Amino acid sequence: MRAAAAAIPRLAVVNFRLYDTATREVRDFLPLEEGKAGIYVCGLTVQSEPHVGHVRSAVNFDVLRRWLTVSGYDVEFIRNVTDIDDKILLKAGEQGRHWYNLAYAMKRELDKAYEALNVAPPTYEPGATGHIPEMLELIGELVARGHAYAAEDGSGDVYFDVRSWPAYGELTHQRIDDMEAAEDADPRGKRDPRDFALWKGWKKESEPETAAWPSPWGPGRPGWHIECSAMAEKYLGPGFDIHGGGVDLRFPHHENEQAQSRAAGHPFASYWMHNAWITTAGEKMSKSLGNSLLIPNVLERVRGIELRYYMVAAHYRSHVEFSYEALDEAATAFRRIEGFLDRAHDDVTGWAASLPKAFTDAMDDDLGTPAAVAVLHDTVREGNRLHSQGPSNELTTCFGQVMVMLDVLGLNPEDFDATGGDEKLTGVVDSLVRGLLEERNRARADKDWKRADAIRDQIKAAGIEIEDTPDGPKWSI
RNA sequence: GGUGGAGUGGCCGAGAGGCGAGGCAACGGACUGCAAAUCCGUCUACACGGGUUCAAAUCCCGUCUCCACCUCCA
Repeated sequence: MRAAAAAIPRLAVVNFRLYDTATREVRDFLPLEEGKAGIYVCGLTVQSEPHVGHVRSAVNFDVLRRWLTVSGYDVEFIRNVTDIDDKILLKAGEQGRHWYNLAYAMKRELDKAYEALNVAPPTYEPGATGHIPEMLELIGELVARGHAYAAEDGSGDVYFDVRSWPAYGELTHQRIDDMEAAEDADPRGKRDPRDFALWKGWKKESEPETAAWPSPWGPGRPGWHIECSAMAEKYLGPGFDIHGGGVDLRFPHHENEQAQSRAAGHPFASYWMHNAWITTAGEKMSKSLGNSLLIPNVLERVRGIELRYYMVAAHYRSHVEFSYEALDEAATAFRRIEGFLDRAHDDVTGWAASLPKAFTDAMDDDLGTPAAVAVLHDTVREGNRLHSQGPSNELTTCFGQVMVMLDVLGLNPEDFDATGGDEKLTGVVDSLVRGLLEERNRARADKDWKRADAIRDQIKAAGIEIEDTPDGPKWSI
């Protein structure tokens, strides 16, 4: 048991700045409504098991949410799930299962990964299939305004007319005429090859009936982009503060979302945040699926909290080249922090929640987690130094700061501890180890170093570390 | 072709004109029976070539290399 956690403080002064992909600069965060922040993040298309790359986005925006909350905002955090799309239908077909069964099963895998990484559930997690009416309404609005049209080939598709929206390309600073039109693009009744689907007509011969919904343009299913526009606006309103996702989504996904929503007369997102990739062997991870980087596999090597530390220690806009060596190193670094908490908590009671200024400055500067982590380590070092001098108010302050910093980063060990049945087990192990340690102490008292070291090696071989302290030996797994 | 991003010490990874983030590893010291842990200290940097400046990893010009996106990959 650690010292009881005090409530995380809410900072009075708000000074948050973030890099806005749309304007390409770090800007002051000015919410539409004072004291409130509406965030929409593109979640995953649940078509396969999540890998390390997938969860980086979730971890990043979880940190954003925590920081804004600590900074005093009421955060409305929406992260969607795309539970129908081409790939889901394709993979389900290959596996001979219903598309909704595949999507649901993968959604549960994703939830497990989020939980293992202490990614808090969003305020709400809308799924695409539950919001068809909202999407149809938005599509209807676009058709009425002359920004969308039903395909002339009778396919039942409805497309967004990019030529009708002069601002198209503004998010990613591209001109339509410079864009490379896909060479093998099937025109499918498009007016311009860059027009994208808002609604996809049902292909009876290849798609199950369960994957089609009625619409004014015939049965079909929504396009990817319209989902997010419709769901973001349903839960956050026509204008909201921050829209996030991975860099790859900037184009076409986010460009299209913004075009749709603004063409429909809605202001949409004020800020755009995009996290960089985690690659492996220089390749993006989506191509490496099937290798060992699926979350459950990685968690055989390190704990969830260590994996989260690994991600948080790099800036979210920096590309990370994943390696097990670096991951192990991160795990070692994190254990240093835990070591401080473990050895200090007995000497600390009733700590107050506070944060070092250098930490808040770092976080306010576009979520500068690397610098924030450096402050965390500095505080741990100072805490260790103080601890060796016995209990003190300064030690208590350090302990509290470390706890709150960890909380902000989602790295509070208490959030990860799987307790319950384990406590029993811990008790059993404790009595066994304690017996061995007493035997070792007797050997040490007799200066029988050989025997004492043999016992220590034996315990270590079982995966338990011994730390000799002035108060006697302590053990940890 | 278009739009962006990046090359930092043995390794990971920040910073963005002067005061050497932090971690891992290594080495020296303290502590220890010896270790481990912890603390103190030390070492190795800014892709290349020019330029601006009192001062450049940071600004400018050029070169090389790598990466991402360009219609449903976080």
